[in-house]
Amino acid sequence: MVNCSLLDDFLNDVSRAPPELEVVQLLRKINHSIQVARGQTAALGHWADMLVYVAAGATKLIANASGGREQIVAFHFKGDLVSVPSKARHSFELRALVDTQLLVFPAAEFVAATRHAPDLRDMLLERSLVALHRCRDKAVGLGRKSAQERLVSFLISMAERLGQSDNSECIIDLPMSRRDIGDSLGLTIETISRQFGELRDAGFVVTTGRSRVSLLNLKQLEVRAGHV
Amino acid sequence: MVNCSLLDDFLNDVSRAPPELEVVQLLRKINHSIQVARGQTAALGHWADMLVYVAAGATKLIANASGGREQIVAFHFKGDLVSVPSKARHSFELRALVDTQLLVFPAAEFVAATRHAPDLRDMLLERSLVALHRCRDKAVGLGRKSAQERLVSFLISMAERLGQSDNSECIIDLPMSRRDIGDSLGLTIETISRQFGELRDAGFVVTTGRSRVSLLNLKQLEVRAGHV
DNA sequence: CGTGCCGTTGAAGGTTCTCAACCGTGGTGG
DNA sequence: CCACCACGGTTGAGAACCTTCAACGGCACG
Repeated sequence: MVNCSLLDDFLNDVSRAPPELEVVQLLRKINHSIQVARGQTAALGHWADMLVYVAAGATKLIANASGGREQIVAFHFKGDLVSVPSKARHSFELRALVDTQLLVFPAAEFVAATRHAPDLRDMLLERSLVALHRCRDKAVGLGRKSAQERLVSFLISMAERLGQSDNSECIIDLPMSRRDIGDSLGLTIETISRQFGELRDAGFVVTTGRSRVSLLNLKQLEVRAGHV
Repeated sequence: MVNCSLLDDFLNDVSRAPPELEVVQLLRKINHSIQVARGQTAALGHWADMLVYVAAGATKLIANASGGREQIVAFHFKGDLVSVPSKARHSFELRALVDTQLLVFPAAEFVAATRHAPDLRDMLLERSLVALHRCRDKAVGLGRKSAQERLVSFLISMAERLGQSDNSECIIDLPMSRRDIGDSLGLTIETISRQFGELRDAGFVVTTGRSRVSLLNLKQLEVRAGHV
């Protein structure tokens, strides 16, 4: 059964020691996996908070404000765990950047099931805190930084998460469009494009095609990002 | 011993059933309480992530970007639990809005100590997720909302957390200055002041002295806040 | 080879910031 | 009791940065 092997993969990935059989059986009952095509919103249902594991692919977590404005709250890649709230000040949806495989748990039941599985609880807490810290960094950028600083911050962050570092140079294949970057940084696509242009002219990055970006001078970029 | 009673208060507040004696003794070893005067930064040390319980008073969590820019990431009031990272893209400090009593734990040791205290773990996880959801809402505001929407969002949020609802009217005594509000919303004090003016002229709020704000029309304010 | 989407570039406009002056309140000391 | 001072808040004018609107370019796909 496909479901089972996905759950096993999940447990293998997030937990050192495999949890007790009882816990695994509980998780087997409450999880379900879904395949989401590029650009589609994952049908998670809005009746409860969900915990979603990105088994393969990449996603964006979108918050909808009034007037059709969309703010991307976070990007997630293979191996990430996403907490998707159902009831909040803004409505959230999880959309796939590429064809994506998700493993979905109702959050409350996941927490209940892992009540006596300390390793899984540790993992969940740790990842929640990582998400919190990332979100705080994002808030700093959105609140206090210029367009260029935001873009550089974003690129450095993506480089850390999915870049291939070739000593001084770092190559990233961005799975998201300029619009996504703009929606994540609180800017328009035009501004993103112009800032890419300036960074190119200044010799800090090279862009190849639509998705490939090379960061040439990470040291100096850190400064341009306004990181302390 | 003052320390002990504070820890007891903390445990009483955050956990239904009191945890096992063994856990309490561990927590007693690793916690320490500090008094922070209005406007002062809590001396938490920067060697490790900290978990801070606000036993009395109110605080702001500040992120420092380059160039002396400060972004307030969150406000916390009596009974709140704050996660203060030591190593992050931006340096953080916790400053008291009024004279404040804090209970401080090194985060890693707190997590270790509560490994087999599910109630405390539940509490910690739940509060971390609340902080994450609040931070996401903040990110939406910072990224996609006008000055007025941000201020209204802020006021509604404060009303929920420390307002006294007198049926249709809601009175808030804000413990923070206009500068703090600005630093929280990614705006300047002047903009905050002007937006308060507009809300006053439009008949949505009444301001009394420096700190008191009355929200008159919560229904319509929700709309003005751009929530969903 | 056409079509459509995504990205780039340019010019005009708007919201917020910056700089500056002023006001009101609360606290202090004469 | 009042004058004074310091601080926080208010108000105004001009500038800056980003957005909006518009046209164009180019790569991928049918």
